[in-house]
Amino acid sequence: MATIYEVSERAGVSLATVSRVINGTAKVSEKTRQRVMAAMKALNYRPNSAAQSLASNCYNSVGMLVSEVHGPFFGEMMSGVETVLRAAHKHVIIAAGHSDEQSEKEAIEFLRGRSCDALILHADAVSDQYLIDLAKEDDAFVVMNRHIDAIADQCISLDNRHGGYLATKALLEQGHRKIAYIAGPLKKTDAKERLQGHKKALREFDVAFDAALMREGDFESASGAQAMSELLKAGKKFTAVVCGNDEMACGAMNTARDAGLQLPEDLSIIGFDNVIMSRYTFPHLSTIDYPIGEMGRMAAKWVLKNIYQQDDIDIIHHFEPSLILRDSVKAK
Amino acid sequence: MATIYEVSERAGVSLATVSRVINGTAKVSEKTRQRVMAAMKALNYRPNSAAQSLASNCYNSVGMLVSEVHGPFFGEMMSGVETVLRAAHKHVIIAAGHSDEQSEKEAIEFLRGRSCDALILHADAVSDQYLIDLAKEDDAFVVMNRHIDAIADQCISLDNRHGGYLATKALLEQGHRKIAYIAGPLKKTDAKERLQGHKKALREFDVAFDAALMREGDFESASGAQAMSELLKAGKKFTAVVCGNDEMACGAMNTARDAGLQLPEDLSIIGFDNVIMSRYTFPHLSTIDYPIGEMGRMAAKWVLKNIYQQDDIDIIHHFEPSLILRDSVKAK
DNA sequence: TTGTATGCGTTATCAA
DNA sequence: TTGATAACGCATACAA
Repeated sequence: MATIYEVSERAGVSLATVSRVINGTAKVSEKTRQRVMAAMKALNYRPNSAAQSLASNCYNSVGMLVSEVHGPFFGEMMSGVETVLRAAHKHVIIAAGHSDEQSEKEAIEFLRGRSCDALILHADAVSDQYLIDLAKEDDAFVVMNRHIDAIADQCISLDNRHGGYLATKALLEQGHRKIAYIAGPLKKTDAKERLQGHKKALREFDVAFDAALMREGDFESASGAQAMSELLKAGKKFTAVVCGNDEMACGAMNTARDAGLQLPEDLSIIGFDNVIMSRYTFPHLSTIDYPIGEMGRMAAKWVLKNIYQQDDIDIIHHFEPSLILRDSVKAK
Repeated sequence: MATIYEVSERAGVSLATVSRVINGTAKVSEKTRQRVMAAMKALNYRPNSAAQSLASNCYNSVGMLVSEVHGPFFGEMMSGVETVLRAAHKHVIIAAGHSDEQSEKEAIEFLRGRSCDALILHADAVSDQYLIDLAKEDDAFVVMNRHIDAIADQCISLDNRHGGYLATKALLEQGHRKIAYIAGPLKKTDAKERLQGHKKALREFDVAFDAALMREGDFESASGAQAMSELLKAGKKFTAVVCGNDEMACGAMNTARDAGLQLPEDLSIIGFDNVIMSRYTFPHLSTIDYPIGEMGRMAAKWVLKNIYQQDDIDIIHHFEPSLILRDSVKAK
């Protein structure tokens, strides 16, 4: 592999000049610029990124932690991040935390070890304090789907509580009173907040929360199916069910139908996230829109602005959920 | 940030010795090893990865090209790759090619520019020749979902043609004769091969391929919905439809039902890929299993074996599709 | 506008 | 088992 030194020799200039044309850091006469370009092309020269990083202390790469690499939610988020960052010629390194505290910490250390210039973290198992402490050591990171007061500038979040509220309220407004709830894993902040919103809506309509009508899943389809199966078996009547996310809602719908229920006649259902699939279920799933793709793009912009000094960027830290009413909810 | 030099000073040894305990490349007495470890801990030392890479010419990172970062198929693939590679302490850098030739080439160059040690490529727009030429320059890459004879050792593929054959055969065996086909984008090899398999099955059952019953989509749900809509509007009768992948099948089912058809009574449908969602559609989608997660893990192992010299690994280059019969197919 | 010289933090080759 | 010392390939302050 050709080095910058060989290029300089062939072009008959110093290696500093070659570096200048590569980086455009200083004026170079058009004539020598051409000569250098020609030499680079002739030698099929590519800068050695390790040497660049070492000399400049800039890695041009950003680490991204997600709970899981698969799944529609994280797919949209990663896609948003990748799009913005690659347009800016920054590399995106991915790691999964699997919603386990130890695993998340390891993943974060793994990413930091690679000397990423910045981190985009969708961490749902580590404590607020851990992230606050991390920020004291090195604050080159942005947190997704989570608001932490002490590092509010580094957070891009959505009001999950309000989303949960909207979902249940939609059901209540359609006359439902016996409403089951299939929660996400309650060790996760967002799942907890969505449940809080659910309870708030119930209170507003003077409906008592019934723990017997609640089950906890893990945000994946299978757990939604399992939860619905349990709910049905328990025999306690309910006319609607709120799910912690769309994937569990799909699983739940599936089980309900296999059990012979007509949807939405016998049971109304609402999800959360508005993942692409929710448009194609039967019946079409009502849900809460979570603009995760846009938030991923925003996180990438945060990095561009705060780490790579692209000042002409406005950052939105807070996004709002909104109700998407489709066919899976029917008036009681 | 502390350097190896500061560590060596504090531990009272040379920097070479520190490097040895970091990498375990040579014998170091237990006593000095302890001293060095203590010094590293005290200084909160982390090796500078750029310096390591520069000196060792090893980056510990692997580039991964996918068509899109979102989507269930690529999610499973990326997840498989990430799992294996991170366990081996290798970083994975993602890039999307968007199934566009120019864009894919750019993405590959982008990844190469980062001096990844190896590349895992799901490229569906560049030509075979491009990849063959690339291999001549630098063969540290493995190709997914594509078999190219000239670089067969670098390919991990699935017999898409056979998969397409199995799908249509399943329908034919159930007595269907008027079978529509919603293809993936035919510029992609896999979409083309699946269609070939479809035609082969038709021939075997002496059924003529009817171009009027075919539409081309782009592998995303919306295009399946659109294609079904066109097919229905065209008015030509068909009792079953084969879809190029599960996502388009979901879109197609959706449209068919919205048009008043009973599934699977009025129309049988089969997809391809066996993505998670296919288990949760209504009716449950029959499909062709594509073990993409396993293939992603295998690609990662290929890299471990061929690039990082982990010799005790067996590589499987060829995977077989298999029929998954669920409820969306009914005998005619 | 261009060149010189130094440093970036490691690994690896020799000696000792 | 340990220590000097020379790469590794580039960016950049300083000179010219």
